[in-house]
Amino acid sequence: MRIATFNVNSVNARLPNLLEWLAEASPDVVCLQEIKCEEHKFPRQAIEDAGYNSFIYGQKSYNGVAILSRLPAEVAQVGLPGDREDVQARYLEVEVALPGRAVRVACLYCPNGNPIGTEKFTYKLGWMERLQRHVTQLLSLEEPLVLAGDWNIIPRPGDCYSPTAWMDDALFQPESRAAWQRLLNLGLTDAFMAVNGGEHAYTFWDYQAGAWPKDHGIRIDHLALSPQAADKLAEVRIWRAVRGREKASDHVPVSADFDF
DNA sequence: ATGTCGTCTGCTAGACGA
Repeated sequence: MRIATFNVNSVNARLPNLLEWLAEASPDVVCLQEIKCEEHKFPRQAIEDAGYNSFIYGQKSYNGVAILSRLPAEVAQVGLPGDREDVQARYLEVEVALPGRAVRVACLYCPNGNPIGTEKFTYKLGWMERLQRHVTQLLSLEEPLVLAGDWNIIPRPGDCYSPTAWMDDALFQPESRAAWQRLLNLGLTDAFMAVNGGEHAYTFWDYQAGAWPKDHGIRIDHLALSPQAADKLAEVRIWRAVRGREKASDHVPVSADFDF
């Protein structure tokens, strides 16, 4: 089973790229971030024609997440518990039915948090705290769980081309990295690190300043696995070539293959 | 070299978020 995450930076602007990659990678479940539209504007039919059910938590203009699944699935959670009424659409969780068992897949789009020293950074840290509480609950279920998304956190210095260039950025603040580490300390596994662990394996390159041709990227798209999922992990792939295509997103897909 | 992209409002350009 292949589960993937892909920040598309507008699902409608990126539809040809998305369909091309779905055909190429043939994932079973895909977590999309920054779909940037409400549910009624989501290209459900085109994605259904490609063989996928869509589960959508949309929002006008900004944010918005969706989960695509070739297998039957049911929505388990829309938004994080504790989110206020006027919440930003950043979290969606489904239960995917497999023959004889279920896999829980959460699609998340963590707040960017820039600039630091503002309420945006406070919001980022608060959101991560709510996520921590929710994941603590989920882990008590002792089932396969995959948390896949754009975490907007650079875990290690080796996950960016130049640590000093990111020193004042919310994505590389000690508080942000500590929030990621606290999640892992609950017993989660960073899928990429478990099977690879190499330096300078990036998932995002800014549109600006020639970041892609200069390979000035960062690794911020992650799949975090419960022990029951980590035990079945076989391979992780960063679909780097997707970034070089016409009208590319600034992120590329990351997929994890499981023996279930 | 802040050198880009997508969306929205609503002065078809500028603000905003990333």
